[in-house]
Amino acid sequence: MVILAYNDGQYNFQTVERKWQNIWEKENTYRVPNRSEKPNYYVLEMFPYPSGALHMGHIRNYAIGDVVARLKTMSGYNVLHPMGWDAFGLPAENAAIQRGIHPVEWTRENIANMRSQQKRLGLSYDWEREVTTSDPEYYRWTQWMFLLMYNRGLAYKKLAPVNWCPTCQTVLANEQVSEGGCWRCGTPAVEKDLEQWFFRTTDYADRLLKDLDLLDGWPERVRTMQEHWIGKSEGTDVTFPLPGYENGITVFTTRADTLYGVTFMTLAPEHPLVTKLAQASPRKREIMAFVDKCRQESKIERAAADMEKEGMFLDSYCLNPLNGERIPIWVANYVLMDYGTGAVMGVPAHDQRDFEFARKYGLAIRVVITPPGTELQADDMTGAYVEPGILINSGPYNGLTNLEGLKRINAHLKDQGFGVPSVTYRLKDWLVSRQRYWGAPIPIIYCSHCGTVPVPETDLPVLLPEHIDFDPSLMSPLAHVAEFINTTCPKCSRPAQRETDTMDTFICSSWYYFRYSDPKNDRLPFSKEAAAAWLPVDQYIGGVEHAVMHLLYSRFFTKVLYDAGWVQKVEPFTNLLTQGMVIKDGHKMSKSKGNVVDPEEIIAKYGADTARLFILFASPPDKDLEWSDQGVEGSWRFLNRVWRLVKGLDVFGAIDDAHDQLSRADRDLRHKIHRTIKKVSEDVEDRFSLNTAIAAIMELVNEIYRYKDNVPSPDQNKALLKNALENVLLLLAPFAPHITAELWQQTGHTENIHDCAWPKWDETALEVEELTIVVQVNGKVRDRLVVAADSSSEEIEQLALTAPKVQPLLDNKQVDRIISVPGRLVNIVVRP
RNA sequence: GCGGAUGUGGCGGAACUGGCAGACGCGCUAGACUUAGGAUCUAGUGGGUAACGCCCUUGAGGGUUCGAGUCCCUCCGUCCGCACCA
Repeated sequence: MVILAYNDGQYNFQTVERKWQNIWEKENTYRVPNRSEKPNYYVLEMFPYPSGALHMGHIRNYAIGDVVARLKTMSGYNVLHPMGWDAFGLPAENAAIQRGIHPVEWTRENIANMRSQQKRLGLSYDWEREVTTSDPEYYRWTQWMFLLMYNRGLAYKKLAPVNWCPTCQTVLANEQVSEGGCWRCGTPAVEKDLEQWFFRTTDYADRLLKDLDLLDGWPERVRTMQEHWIGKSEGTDVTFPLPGYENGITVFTTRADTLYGVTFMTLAPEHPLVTKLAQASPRKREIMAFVDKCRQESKIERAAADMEKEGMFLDSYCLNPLNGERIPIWVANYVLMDYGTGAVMGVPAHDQRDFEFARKYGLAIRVVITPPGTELQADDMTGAYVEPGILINSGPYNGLTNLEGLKRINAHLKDQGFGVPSVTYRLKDWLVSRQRYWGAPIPIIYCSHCGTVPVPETDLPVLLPEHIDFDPSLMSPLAHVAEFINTTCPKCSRPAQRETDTMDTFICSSWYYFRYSDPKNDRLPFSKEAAAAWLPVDQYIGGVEHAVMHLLYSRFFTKVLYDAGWVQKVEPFTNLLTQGMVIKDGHKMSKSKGNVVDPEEIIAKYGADTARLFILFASPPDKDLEWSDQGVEGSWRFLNRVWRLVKGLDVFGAIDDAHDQLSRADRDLRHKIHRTIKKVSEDVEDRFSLNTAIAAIMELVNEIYRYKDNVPSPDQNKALLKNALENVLLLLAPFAPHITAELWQQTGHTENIHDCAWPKWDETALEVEELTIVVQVNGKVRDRLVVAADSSSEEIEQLALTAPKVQPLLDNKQVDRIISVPGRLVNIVVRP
């Protein structure tokens, strides 16, 4: 606080901010009813994981959301702006393991600290709606959601090879693994078979894809990412007969037109036929050793780009369904069991991967599509030919375009019973089981008589046991708590065992935005009326890192709840803003890089208003933001400039104003006021351009200073100045809520500034008396003309042609034509 | 490899529909006030040049146009996402 010792003229943000935060807290200013006479508006920032303290990314997220919330409130909406905690998850459990703190305690302390930080930011949350996902009153309904999925046939259990992180001792979904390692700790993932609960997201794949069209309030790039993630692919399931096996081998292909070019078949190492076929091979031992080797590499490693393609011949053959040709069957590491059918037909001439594989193992390459006019020779090829062309070596289909061939071959396959149209998605079912303590227990009971029995709704929540052994070597902590496991069957009352897996935390965050509409409901997750009053979220704001998983899962939940009749809309978030990262010295802020700026320090030194203002001013919200300590200083100076301006002008008392006519300076200032209102309103509401909105307010402040300094005191229009200052404060209020509230009160206003109406601009004040017209000759600016606003194009052109700086350039030249853009420029096009 | 961004002064960025490039802020320079300045105010600040003139300038090169940071083509750099998807 060195600065304050020097600067007696500066405003005391500590006092001001504390004062207003206390008032807002005491008066419950931001509590919002579900219904009022105003229209509802729901703005939501992605709720945080309570890691311990807020970082700059949080501040940015909340600052943006708070501007929207406050602006919408001033614009006459009943605004829901809630906050809560995504409180289940690994770090709490790791803290328990490493430091012996119980997750309940650790989470409670972190939330208390972060909530107090949020309060010191002056965010307009309705704290009465706060939710915490690790609270039994919340996870009770998360369990209810699981039962909803279960009862609708959308939750099921299967044995599946999963990514296993040896460090976290947990299963990782494919999408939770980055660069071959666990997304949390980086440990290389290995493969392991476990019985797991899944949600049938693939049942909704088509709707998740199609309804992206409804999301025109989302960034294009997020929709594209989801589209690629879902990865719809339309093709054919083609069955290759396999002597001795009734069902043959089925492959999924989008390229049935290349069927005559199949020279080998490849199976994934996990494919059930591999073991069977290997039994018949003299090299059985070798083959099984190869399969084992493949299975030890995790799926992630096998999917790596530079993975060497490897395979082995299985000493078996299947038959091409079109011509009965014998096709050798291989097992290959590049075929994935969980995409398509786990078997791929090898067409080396027209698929690059197959081409590489065939060249490596000396398999035949047969061209069946050739560019028109030439005939492609297999021996000359250096890569697969994947372009369209004309079918050759394809029996009755020779000479057709491959597209026409595709249609006819598909029809033929269908007739003969060898092929059915098929759609395959890249999207997988959602693995929701976690072998962890700190999550919502899956509400399932296993009874030796009744089998798998869901916990009755009336018995929810299934509570986490408090006393727990966090020995990290225990795969699943709950599996060691007898009083948790042992229960009675809800159906037959015999002794039975509970499921010991807990739920993926993405489930908790897939429905929290519904809970905010009715957070205290102890009979339902939320009432239909409350949800209908608020949902969908009008404006959702969060990091682009959630572009796929969280947003896709939330969309899935919303659709299921819609199908079950709980909600009226099929999409949860009407408008989405994905904010950019906060960068320092060119890199993302991270502890490992040592470039972290602690928000706590900034708020302590400059206050919340300055911190918020800088972070919003430094960059457009959807772009990355380069942190600058000096930039913060600039925002601090600006707020002080506003403070001094308002305090220094005595215009708020009884106004005895003799100015019944506006001077030129008055009219210019009035014009600037209304232009600023228009610009700020449009920048914020139409295009989220918060940085330019703040710049416009700064310009207005500069203009008021100029007026004050340049117009002699007796000539100053006090009513106008008062109006100017009031508008500055109103426009600035959503960005810097404390200082504006204080100045508003200090200038004699009794109403809270945040309850005032957002200012409206007056179109007549936007009209100008004079315009500056640029004069160009051959596209180069040569002069500027100040003309009356109502001048005609002809008048302006005449003035331009005779302008002193222009005329010499027209000597000995012929004027070809003159282009006039009204209100902007005149371009005189000349020839020598 | 595929997909998506993105490239503008010393720095963050502005220019919304093809019409004055560099708004606003930071930094810097000079001055004022001052015991002092890390406060405040004034003036200046893209580059070149003796020039209030003139020329150049939005990653590079071409093109369309009266006019291009903005549209089209080719290339280069940076960042992000996904990746054997049959």
